Amino acid sequence: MATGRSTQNNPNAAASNRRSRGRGIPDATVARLPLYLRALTALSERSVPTVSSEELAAAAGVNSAKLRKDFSYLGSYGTRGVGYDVEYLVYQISRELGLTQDWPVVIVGIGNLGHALANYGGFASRGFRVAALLDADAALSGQLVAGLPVRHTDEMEEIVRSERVSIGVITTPPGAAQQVCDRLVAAGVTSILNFAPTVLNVPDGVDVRKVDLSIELQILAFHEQRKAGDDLDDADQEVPATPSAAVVSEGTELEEAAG
Amino acid sequence: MATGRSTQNNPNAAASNRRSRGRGIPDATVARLPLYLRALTALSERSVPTVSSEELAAAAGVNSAKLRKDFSYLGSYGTRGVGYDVEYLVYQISRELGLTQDWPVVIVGIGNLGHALANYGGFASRGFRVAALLDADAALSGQLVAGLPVRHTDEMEEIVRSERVSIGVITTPPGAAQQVCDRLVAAGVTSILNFAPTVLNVPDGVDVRKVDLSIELQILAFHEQRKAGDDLDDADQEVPATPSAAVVSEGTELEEAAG
DNA sequence: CCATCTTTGTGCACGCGTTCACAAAGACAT
DNA sequence: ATGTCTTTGTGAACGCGTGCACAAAGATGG
Ligand SMILES: NC(=O)c1ccc[n+]([C@@H]2O[C@H](COP(=O)([O-])OP(=O)(O)OC[C@H]3O[C@@H](n4cnc5c(N)ncnc54)[C@H](O)[C@@H]3O)[C@@H](O)[C@H]2O)c1
Ligand SMILES: NC(=O)c1ccc[n+]([C@@H]2O[C@H](COP(=O)([O-])OP(=O)(O)OC[C@H]3O[C@@H](n4cnc5c(N)ncnc54)[C@H](O)[C@@H]3O)[C@@H](O)[C@H]2O)c1
Repeated sequence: MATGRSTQNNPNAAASNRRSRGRGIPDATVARLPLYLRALTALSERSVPTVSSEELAAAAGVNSAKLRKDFSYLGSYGTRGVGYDVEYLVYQISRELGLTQDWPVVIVGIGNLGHALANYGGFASRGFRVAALLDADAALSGQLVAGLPVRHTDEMEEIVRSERVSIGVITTPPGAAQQVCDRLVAAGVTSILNFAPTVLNVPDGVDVRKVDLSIELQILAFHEQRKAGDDLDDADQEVPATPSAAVVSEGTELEEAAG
Repeated sequence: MATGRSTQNNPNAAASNRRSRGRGIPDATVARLPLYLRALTALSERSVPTVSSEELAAAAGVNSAKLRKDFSYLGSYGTRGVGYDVEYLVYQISRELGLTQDWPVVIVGIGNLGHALANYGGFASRGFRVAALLDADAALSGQLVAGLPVRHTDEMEEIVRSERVSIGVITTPPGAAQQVCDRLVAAGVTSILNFAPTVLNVPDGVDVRKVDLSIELQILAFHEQRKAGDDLDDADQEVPATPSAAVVSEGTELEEAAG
């Protein structure tokens, strides 16, 4: 059964292959490294030479024991009684995350969101470089966005290959996301950041992470509702038992091109 | 360790009150409910009356046992031998997530990203309504964005109170995020969606979720690098002259030849 | 060199989340 | 009613992540 394409399982995880688990750094740790790196970079810019796990943990918003354990996976780069060398840690984490090299990225779907991402400075700051902006709308072709010309998706395969792009960002409407994803993967992309509210199916070996604004808001709404309910300290949480309720119209913009 | 302000601890979690009163739905389940809801809505629009856990799980990209267990927390709404009633589930999940009511939202910082979010249709679709767009730049005041006038942050407190806004979205530069957050919270906002790469400190009872593009990319880069490393080396691993000792711990070396 | 003080690195226990596997429940046919 | 077939709901095992608590390591001072 589950032999062809793997659907994204984990919370937001990539194709966490069980096999290549050499000195495997736990996923949870990997997800926090960028957080540490950001805090360390700020310290570095203030020329702070060393930092204790307690201080750094506070800056990153995590538990200090967790931070120390995280760092222990990278090897032991601290000095007892002193703390961690800021510059050295910045280097080690950058290296571990692969930020010491250049990562060409393509953004597909230059609408509202694609525009914003293209203009986002935080991209280039770390090793990420926007190799191309792609859109299926021919009317956009050639138009400059953040100094880069929008190119037609016809050129996708050529660009991915020639620029050695391994990371693709999808900001198309949901109905086009799977198709765009398939083309990116076929062209050689092996990591995808998906902003469309779509479950992407990809072959093994391809990592997908998704950013879903709508889900985040709904989770907040849940907690918000719970807080409100706790305040009132209700007693009636009974189910109305009205199956046919109209409920939220939702208006999903699905164009669902079927499988 | 004072009990003053709580820094965001969990992966991306809100103030997860441990006292799971009444029916405590696990955080992991809550995070998946929107996923199910989306798949169910699509089915609903195609007038599909019932769906099995297997089908729905496939559509949502999760394990079917997990889905069944998730639903079991909501109560048992399935029929054995048949599956789940789509309309009924849509209603139950919407209700559980609090989407049957209206959630006014303010967006603070109407730059590139704020613009995109304001124009995002997916907002209004589910119970979320943009109550106001706020920016500190007076030059933007009055300007129409997505049909709404941008208003100055001076009006924040008044708007939050009069519109009963409980959810705030922060899309300001990182340097302003904490300050904006403080003002939102003081005005009465108890849930914050933060797009700025900043660790926000909030009082207990306030939920913060963050969306961090940069972190997502760095996580992808990590896996990308690992993939590249795995491809390159057949025999020896990549570890380049790490001075510290070998971190031998477990013995389960599952190295697949499979090359 | 010894004493003291700071901070790391980690063993350990605990709780959450995931997944398997299966009995029970119900639909449906005869 | 009875049997068969499908699918749910969940008990139980397991693995991962977290955080406490502490011994070891090293700095610093006398
Ligand atoms: N705007 C937001 O704030 C926001 C927030 C969360 C999620 N999203 C999601 O992000 C995606 C983009 O949102 P948006 O507001 O930018 O939409 P948009 O309509 O403004 O832009 C979509 C762009 O994709 C292009 N496109 C369509 N089909 C394509 C294809 N097959 N190949 C390449 N390009 C194609 C369109 O020409 C358009 O330029 C949507 O899936 C949306 O649900 C957007
Ligand atoms: N653009 C992206 O794609 C992107 C991606 C990831 C993260 N981010 C983050 O999102 C945030 C916004 O990004 P952007 O590209 O839209 O930036 P931007 O500079 O285009 O917009 C920022 C807006 O915030 C306003 N602002 C500044 N200080 C304010 C204050 N104190 N109160 C209210 N408004 C204030 C500014 O006037 C401006 O309009 C940044 O923190 C950025 O790091 C952006």
